[in-house]
Amino acid sequence: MLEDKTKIFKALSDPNRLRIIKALQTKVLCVCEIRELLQLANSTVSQHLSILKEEGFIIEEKSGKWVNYSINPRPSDPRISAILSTIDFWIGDDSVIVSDKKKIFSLDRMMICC
Amino acid sequence: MLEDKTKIFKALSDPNRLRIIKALQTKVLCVCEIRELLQLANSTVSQHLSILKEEGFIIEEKSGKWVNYSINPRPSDPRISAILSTIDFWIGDDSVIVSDKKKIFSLDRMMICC
DNA sequence: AAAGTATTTCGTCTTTTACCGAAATGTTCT
DNA sequence: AGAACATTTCGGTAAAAGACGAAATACTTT
Repeated sequence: MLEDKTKIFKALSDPNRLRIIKALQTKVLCVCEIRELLQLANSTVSQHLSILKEEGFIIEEKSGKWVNYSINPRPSDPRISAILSTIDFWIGDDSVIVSDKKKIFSLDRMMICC
Repeated sequence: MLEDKTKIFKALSDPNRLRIIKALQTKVLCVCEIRELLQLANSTVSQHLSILKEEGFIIEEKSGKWVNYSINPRPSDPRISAILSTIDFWIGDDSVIVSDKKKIFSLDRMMICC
């Protein structure tokens, strides 16, 4: 189905999801760290993550009470690999991405998650 | 703005727009030929075309009472060039695309357009 | 100038998407 | 087992997207 082929583009059509991909290329993060970065509700972040996971961009790994999200190191779909390795070409050096990158290093899940 | 960077993906997020791009890679077409191919209302096709034109995927050339649409031969945005030259990688050989390709050659704007 | 045809614009409707807060789930720690 | 915390799922809302038909526009031809 052609409709299915559009899913990869739909996943990339949201600025917050692009920020998540770029953030995870910098560092493995849990949901609440991403929530802190994007300033969205927890449930909204979770929803974005499930879309990115469904498409194969990212993977999750449970670790205690946290769920760590990271870039999928071996996507089965070559289109996903292609996007992940050329993401900067597609989104350029956006100012939001740059400031996100700085902020990521100051995130401390012990402090953030109540 | 990061939001602007997503526009290219939004444009590619609709199956009908992907069909239009592939169709125009086969042949220059006018609005009513595309309407016939996609079986959509004229106004809907026009809307899709304006989105693709806005993003730089296609160009229009008025020719008498017709408006011919074709693939932009020299996109200013390298991302558009990249997509256009690798479109098959992204959407594969979908059955709809294949049948579209056959149908395109039988389209006759003189017959179609009342 | 008027009629005819191709296309675009406009108003409206329906579906989808992004978001939130609350409730439910799963895990850890006491 | 129960409290505490991270995350997901659920229900609902507002905005965006895709569709249509009718009206407006643009160009040709008579």
